[in-house]
Amino acid sequence: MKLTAKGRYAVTAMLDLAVHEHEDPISLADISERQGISLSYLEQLFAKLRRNHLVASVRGPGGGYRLAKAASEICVAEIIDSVDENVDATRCGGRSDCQHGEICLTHELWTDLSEQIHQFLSSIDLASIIAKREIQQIAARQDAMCEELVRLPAHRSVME
Amino acid sequence: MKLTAKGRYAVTAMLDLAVHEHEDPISLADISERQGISLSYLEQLFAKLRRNHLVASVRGPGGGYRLAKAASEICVAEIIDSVDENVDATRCGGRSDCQHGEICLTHELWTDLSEQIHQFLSSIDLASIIAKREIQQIAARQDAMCEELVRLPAHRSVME
DNA sequence: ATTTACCTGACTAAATCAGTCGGGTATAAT
DNA sequence: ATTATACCCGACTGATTTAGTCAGGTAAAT
Repeated sequence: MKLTAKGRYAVTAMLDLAVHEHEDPISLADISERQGISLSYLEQLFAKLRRNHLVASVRGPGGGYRLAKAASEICVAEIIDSVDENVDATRCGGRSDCQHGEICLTHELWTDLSEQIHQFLSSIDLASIIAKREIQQIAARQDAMCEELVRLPAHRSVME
Repeated sequence: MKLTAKGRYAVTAMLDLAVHEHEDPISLADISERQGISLSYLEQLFAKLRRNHLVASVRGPGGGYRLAKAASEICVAEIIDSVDENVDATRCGGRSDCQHGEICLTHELWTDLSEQIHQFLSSIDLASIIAKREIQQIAARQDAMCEELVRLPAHRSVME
């Protein structure tokens, strides 16, 4: 498990795909423009996402990518693992052949933690991220409307 | 927030420190040997950990490092942030001056997620990691003892 | 004094990141 | 059939980061 800009790009791109789920296939050119990620770089990322069956491609004009499963079936951990080529690289590969017995105590402590992080990221799917934000936007809109009604005649700065 | 081997080294070293909390100050040489991390590299990491007030140093012979706070007061997120020099680098630094309005939708979606991960790692402190493992070890030992009692006369392979 | 062990900064090979470039191939539209 | 679209693929690259090394400090205990 690794958490870098690479994974962030992948998650962002997948979120873009999820948001536009009910349109025609989404071209990488669209995502590139909307999210400010270079087209060629997106192609690299999507090659990996496709190999891991997170997206499906439609070739030819009007083609592009779609989510391979429902947004609610795709978790963040999957996306990050797909593009990050998870090599794990625990120095004593499972065999725990370190110097003393104690070493593998903290060694395993870390792998436990690592597993926890992974499980956490597995518990977040694309649909719920979007839902959460939509709710926030609705709430924000409602707040704005309430304020509009309650407000005393125009004394507010735009910058506030 | 970034999750790399560097942060893993730092967390492992801090765990080592926490496990030996009630001894004399722990020298980096000890940690180096126990955890298989090079001494000079540990010095780099601990310089940062010290600047962030996670450890305190004792100089001279018999010196070393101690946790600057109780193990229960030190969370994983702190450790990783200390050594990773968190640069954040969101491309439109807060001002959300991206092309269309839609961009900052998924942009903020990601920062939300990032914040969630950070909060999660903030909820895990050194003491609880150690406690968890100790409990597991006790459980494992108890299991082994039970099996010992129930077992039929010697038919088990050592490799099992 | 000497040894221990922290402290600091400069340096480095190797890996990874983020991205480019050039050429494919499948397909829809004309 | 041609052409344009947009996926597909591999090689390449500059910049940065990793994971270290090396050389030389400084504080303190014996």
